[in-house]
Amino acid sequence: MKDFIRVMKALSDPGRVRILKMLEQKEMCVCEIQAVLNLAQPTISKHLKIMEDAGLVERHKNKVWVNYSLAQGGGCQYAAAMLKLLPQWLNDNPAVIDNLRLARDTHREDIYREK
Amino acid sequence: MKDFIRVMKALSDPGRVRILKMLEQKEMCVCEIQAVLNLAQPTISKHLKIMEDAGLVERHKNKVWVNYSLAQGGGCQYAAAMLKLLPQWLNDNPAVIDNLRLARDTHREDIYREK
DNA sequence: AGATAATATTGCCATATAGTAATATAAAAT
DNA sequence: ATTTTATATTACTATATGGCAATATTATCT
Repeated sequence: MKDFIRVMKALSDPGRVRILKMLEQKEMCVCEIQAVLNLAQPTISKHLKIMEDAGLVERHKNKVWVNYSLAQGGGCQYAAAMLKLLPQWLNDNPAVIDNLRLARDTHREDIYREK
Repeated sequence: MKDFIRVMKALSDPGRVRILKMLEQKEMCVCEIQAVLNLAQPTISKHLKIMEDAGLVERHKNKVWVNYSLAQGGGCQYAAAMLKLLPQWLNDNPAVIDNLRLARDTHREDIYREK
């Protein structure tokens, strides 16, 4: 039950769902996700941790970056089932469409951070 | 997106999920659910309202009682999809098993309420 | 009409959650 | 070694959520 609840809670926030929809398209690092969603960096990290704990996403370190992608191995049956359904859902949502387009044009090398 | 989030939130509470698992077995009125889950009556009513708003359950008044059952018509695609998955899940969960057995033996006529 | 019974609503409290700024950590680059 | 860059963690605040007692509503039965 705990695993199930953890997955449902992870999917209960629009920001997290939008991250998942972007990861359907390509794997992304934290700073790329941040550039698209326009939230503070700790907020993104926290969201990603919640989804990793739920078995929805995977981390892969590469040099300075941490790449996140949709979880592959069936670590959690509930997460796996939801990841199978999500690609059919929310594809006509304006915010999602907008994020996907923006994500396509966002590359880590081009992200300029002031301060 | 709002509809999707509403369904995920509705499924993010163990009490509500246990109600859904019981409704897989048979439709139940509020007082029967309350007798099984051992929560205050307003708590049950609130949970049911959240699930009704999400399109997971349906209300049918019958005399004094309000019978709740799993939603039939495809009011919400997300709710419908989850209701299709849930019967395969959590069937070996001790609390769920216990609730199901108790629900089978609980009948509205036999419920005794003090005060 | 008045009493009773099932359910819904309201008001309140304790905890959980999402967000941020500030700081810590880790890995390159100089 | 020091600086820089990306990410994680901590500490905090505001809002959301789950629980209950008390009350309102609705329908049935005398």
